[in-house]
Amino acid sequence: MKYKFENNNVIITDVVDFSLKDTLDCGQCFRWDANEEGIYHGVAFGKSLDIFQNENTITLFNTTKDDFYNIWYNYFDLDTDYHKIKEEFSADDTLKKAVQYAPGIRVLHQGGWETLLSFIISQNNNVKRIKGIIKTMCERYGRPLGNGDFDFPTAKVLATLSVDEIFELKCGFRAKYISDCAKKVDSGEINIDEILALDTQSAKEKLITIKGVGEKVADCTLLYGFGKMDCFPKDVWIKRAMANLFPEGLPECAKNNAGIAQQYIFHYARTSNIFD
DNA sequence: AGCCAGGGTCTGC
DNA sequence: GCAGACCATGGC
Repeated sequence: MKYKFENNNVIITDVVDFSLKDTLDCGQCFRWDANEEGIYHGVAFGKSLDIFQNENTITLFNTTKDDFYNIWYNYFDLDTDYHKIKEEFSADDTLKKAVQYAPGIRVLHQGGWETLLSFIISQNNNVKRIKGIIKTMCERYGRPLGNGDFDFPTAKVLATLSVDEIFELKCGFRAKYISDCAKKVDSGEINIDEILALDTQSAKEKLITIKGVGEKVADCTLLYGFGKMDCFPKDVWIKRAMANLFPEGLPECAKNNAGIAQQYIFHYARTSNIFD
């Protein structure tokens, strides 16, 4: 892939192993939406972005070279060689099918705090409503970016809210979990930077001390937020897929990048018709 | 209308 | 350790 910088746009040419649609619509993130023309709009790390893919070209609109290298390059995991990883995965015939179903999926790096809170909201919930709750929360409690967009709210702000105020976001029984999470992060009892430095198992044990965070939410947080590629979140779809497609367990060829394999399997199970 | 959603907690064996 | 009730809400 090659990168060009022109007129506040970043143009990626010779794009390989990257489908914007599959990556942003495969259920790992909740703040991106496409308009009628297929241009995706979203916010991450306090910056909003418009981004569009036309075959082997991806254009990031109205951004800077600095933001590209400081934020988006890592956000879209552009430093990782997915071609090599997919070749390894293809040693298993079933996993190969999942990869070929959506070969352009990449695992995003969304940041620990936002991912943690987002996946607390995700529990026993559907993607549409998860997005709606997060949108309302950002609009009500996030810093305005000046263009109608809002940053993801800080732990400090959410920690000042009562459970009743959080409940008004229509997040239901998760309000008390959001409150506990914000207070633990704000007080420093949970330190996002320290968790990043921990090994996966210790990090998971730390996250699970938050009310409403179990193994699955912790795994999602560590995978999509902290880039821990050895995590393998097991939701209802993955459990279904594993029982049917991989009764012997995850193939050996996927062990080094279990989290990436999980994303291919999840998307394949959820959006193909194999379980109809 | 009724089941389900990228689950977790709490209780009771 | 494992099963089951329960949790709020809205999508389909």
